[in-house]
Amino acid sequence: MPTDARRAWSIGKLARLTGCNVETVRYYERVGMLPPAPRTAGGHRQYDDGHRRRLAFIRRSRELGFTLDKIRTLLALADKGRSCGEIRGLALIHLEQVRTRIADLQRMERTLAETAARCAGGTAPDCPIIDALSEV
Amino acid sequence: MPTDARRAWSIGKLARLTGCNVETVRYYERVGMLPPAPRTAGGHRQYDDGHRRRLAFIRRSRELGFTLDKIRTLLALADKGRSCGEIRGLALIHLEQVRTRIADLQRMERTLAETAARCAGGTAPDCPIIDALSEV
DNA sequence: ATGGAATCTGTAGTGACTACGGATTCAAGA
DNA sequence: TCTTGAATCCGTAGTCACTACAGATTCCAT
Repeated sequence: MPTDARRAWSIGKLARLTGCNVETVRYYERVGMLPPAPRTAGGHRQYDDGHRRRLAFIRRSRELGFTLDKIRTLLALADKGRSCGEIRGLALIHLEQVRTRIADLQRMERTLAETAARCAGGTAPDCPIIDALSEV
Repeated sequence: MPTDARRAWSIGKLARLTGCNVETVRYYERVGMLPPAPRTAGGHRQYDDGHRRRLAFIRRSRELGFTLDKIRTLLALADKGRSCGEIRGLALIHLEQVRTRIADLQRMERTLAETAARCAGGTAPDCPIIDALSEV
C-alpha cells in the first residue's frame, strides 16, 4: 500500500501550503478554477499534489496580475497540452498591459509629487492641492 | 435678475463637463460624495458650479488612485477649512503607496518578461511558463 | 402639440474575494 | 474509549466603485 505518495491534505493545510486562505480555496472550487476535491466519509475535502500545483499556479498568476478569466484560459491551454507558443503569446499580451499600468501610475506619481510640492505645508486654510485637484 | 451666474446644469451636462457618466453622478449622491441636488418641478436634478467643482475634484482624485473613502476625508478637511498641511500629509502618504504599487508592478514585469523569455515559442506541449508558475 | 431624448427610481450584476453563523466532523490527549 | 476544542462544512451577505438594466416620467426643440 502506498502511504508516502498518497498523502492527502485538508483544506486548511492546502491553504497554508499555498499561502491563500480557506475561503478562497472553496471559492475557487465553486467558480471552477479547481476541480471538486474528493471527500472523507464526513464530507471534508481531501487534496493531493495535483491540486496543490494547480492552486500554486493560480496564486502565482494572480500575483502577476492575471484575472481569473485569463488564468482559466491558461489552464485550459495547459490541460489540453497546447503549444507553448500560445501560452507565451498570452503572457506577452499581459506584459504589455502591465507596462501600460506602470506608465499610468508613474504619471500619477509625478502629478502627486508636483501637487504636494506646491504646498509649503503651512496652516493656511486655502490649499493649492485642493485647488489643483478641482481643475477640470 | 442674474441669468448668467445662476445657470443650472442637468445631470447629463454635468456628467459631460466632468467626464464621468450619469449613473456615477447619481451614485456619488447616493453614497454622500455629492450633496443632494435641488430638483426641478418634475424632479430632475439641477447642478451649479459648486457641484461641478466638487465632482471635478472627486474625479481627479480618483484618477490619482485615491479611494472614495480617502477622498471623503480630503473633502471633509477642505470643507472644514482645515490646514493645508494636513491635506498635504494625506497626499504624501498616498504618494508613498503609489510608489510601492509601481515597485510591485515592476517586479511583476521582470518576472513575466523572464518567464516568457525562457520559452522559445515553439510547439512543444510542455511549457516552461506553466512550470515556472506552478512553483510555490 | 408632439415625439424622441433625457431623466427618474430601484434593483441587480461585476470581480475576486472575505466574513459570518450555526451545524457537523476530526484528531489529540486523558 | 471518551472528550473537547479546533477545523471544516454550507449558504448567504458584504466589500468597492461602479455599471446596466427596466419601466415610468419629464423635458425641450420643432
